[in-house]
Amino acid sequence: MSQSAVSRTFTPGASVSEATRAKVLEAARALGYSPNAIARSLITRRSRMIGVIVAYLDNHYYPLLLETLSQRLQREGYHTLLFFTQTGAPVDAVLHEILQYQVDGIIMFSAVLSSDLADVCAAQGIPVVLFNRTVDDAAVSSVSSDNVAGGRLVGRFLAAGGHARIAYVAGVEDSSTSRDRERGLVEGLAGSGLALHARAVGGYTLDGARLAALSLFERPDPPDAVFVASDHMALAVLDTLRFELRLSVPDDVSVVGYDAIPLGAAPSYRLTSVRQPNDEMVAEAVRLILSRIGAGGDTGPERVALPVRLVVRGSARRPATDEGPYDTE
Amino acid sequence: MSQSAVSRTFTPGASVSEATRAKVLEAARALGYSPNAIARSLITRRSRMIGVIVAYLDNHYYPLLLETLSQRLQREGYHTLLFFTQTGAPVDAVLHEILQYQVDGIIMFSAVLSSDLADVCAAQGIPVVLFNRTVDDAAVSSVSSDNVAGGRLVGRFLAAGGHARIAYVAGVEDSSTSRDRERGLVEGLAGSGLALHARAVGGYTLDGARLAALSLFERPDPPDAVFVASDHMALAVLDTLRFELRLSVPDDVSVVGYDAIPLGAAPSYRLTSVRQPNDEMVAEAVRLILSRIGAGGDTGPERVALPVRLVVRGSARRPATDEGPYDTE
DNA sequence: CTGAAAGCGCTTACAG
DNA sequence: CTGAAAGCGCTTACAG
Repeated sequence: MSQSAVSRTFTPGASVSEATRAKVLEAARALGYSPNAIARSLITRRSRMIGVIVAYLDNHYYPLLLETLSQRLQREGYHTLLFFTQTGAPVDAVLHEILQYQVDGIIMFSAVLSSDLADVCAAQGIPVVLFNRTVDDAAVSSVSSDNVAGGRLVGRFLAAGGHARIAYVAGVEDSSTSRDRERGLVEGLAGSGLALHARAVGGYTLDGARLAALSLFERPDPPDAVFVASDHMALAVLDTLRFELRLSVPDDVSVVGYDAIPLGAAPSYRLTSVRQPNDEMVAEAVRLILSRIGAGGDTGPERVALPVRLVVRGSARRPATDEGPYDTE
Repeated sequence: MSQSAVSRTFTPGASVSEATRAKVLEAARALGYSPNAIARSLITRRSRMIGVIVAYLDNHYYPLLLETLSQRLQREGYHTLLFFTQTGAPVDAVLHEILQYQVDGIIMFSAVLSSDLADVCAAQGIPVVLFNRTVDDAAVSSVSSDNVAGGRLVGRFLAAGGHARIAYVAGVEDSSTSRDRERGLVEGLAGSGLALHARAVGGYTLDGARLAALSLFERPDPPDAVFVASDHMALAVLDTLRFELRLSVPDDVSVVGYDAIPLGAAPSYRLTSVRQPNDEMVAEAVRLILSRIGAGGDTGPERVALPVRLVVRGSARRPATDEGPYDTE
């Protein structure tokens, strides 16, 4: 049997007769042979690896998404080469390592890409998709939820619930996600003639969120509702309010988060939150990256923002008349 | 400049003069050149990729470990090729894909490897290290905590705390981790003349844990303490006891978990738990895999079991006299 | 359908 | 220190 015959039996759709195919397979089994994907990558110039860069894996929102993404990719015949970014650190170093491995594309989970780096990827024809984050200046594709609409939903919900002093706990100031959610909140409040009462920055960490909550409530006119940029932080805010500040939730103060992580549904928290369509977002990210790989980089950037729903649980006082579109759990 | 010159400037420790080295670097910068790791892998027969297989990423214990592992690997010049296993599903399919990518080694997070598969890896000279799990029959290296000692610690602690009816919520029956923790518990209780009062299986899931708790407490003689095989499940058990069964913790019943996940420290839970030395465990896993890669597979399997500490918080009634070695938080 | 040959981008003896 | 040459394990026109 020739090398070509072997190659063809392992290439779906190649022209081999059943006879040689069977012979090759038989020999492969006997010898424990399986094709070398590295050598294949070299000649096809397709590694079938996607570089995935993740920040904030301690945020419970991401692990499941990463798993979904990885499995979806695998189903499409792609594999995940995983990298972590220190929160806020530049992705430069990591990006160059990824590029050396000839990944076919890059998906970034809530990590930021400078436009320089975006250019590097573009020059190499490597498509990049941002997940749960967008960039204004660079021509990069992204998929996120409609964060402004989500914030607006919360603003309207809290206003309708009769809250008067509504505060926001931001994630990181330069995070598009946090900014958009805040902008939506402000817009939602404006519809009822309210302005944002106070704000603090939680930096997407538990400790940061605790400190942010503390700072919000040491003012003479503390908030009667807090919208927190992520559930991860909202859990810490909730605990701080209840156990450190001895406040009653939602009687003294309402708390609303974003992401609808499974733990928010736990009886201990019952967190009202904005739910992103996680599976659809992952599916979109995969679709975007694969279509761009196929097109060889000549497809323009595309920004996908999927609709969200408000999940109403017990951590926030509810409007007298529910006017939806809310999901009550 | 020759191809060799270029290769040598990018090979640390190769013999190039400063002059040519500078010239190559300059040209590389101008052309945007960087070495092709795939081609290098083919010739050196070292991909510098480690296949990492993860099960149970929804258990909050794992994401941080995965991050630590990946970063440690990266610092050593290795990269993480990530794969997920459906809980309980065979790793077969996934393993063959990993092998095709010519990974230099495989680390499995709480996933089980059949001895057949272990043989396949051994035959190809690919070292495998199991993390947070061990296998009896196969000659595979593993790193875990001393789960028996951990269980024993809990058994003694609960017995000393005056509990009389102590139950265990297992993870998955064939998980070495769960089995060892249970065995330790039984031994620890035996020291005080107690036997295990009841047991149920939680399957390492939130829902499974809830059901397990419910089943334990519908008996006529419900437990006065529950040791749960993982914090992930313990959180669900705690919530079920408090909010569904209206029990007071720790007055009516004590709960102890294992893993000491960050969230267990939250004021809402204050979970007493067994803490594994996470960073050391990761460091050991990396050490094991790298040493085996270097040795070309002729090093025998090694099993590392690191010592644990009991972290005492509010979810379990404490002995009148603390006799350590406990950490009180 | 099948095989021989070229070539993907590297590293590494080898000779100078 | 340096370059020419061979070769890692594949895929893919090309000719038959």
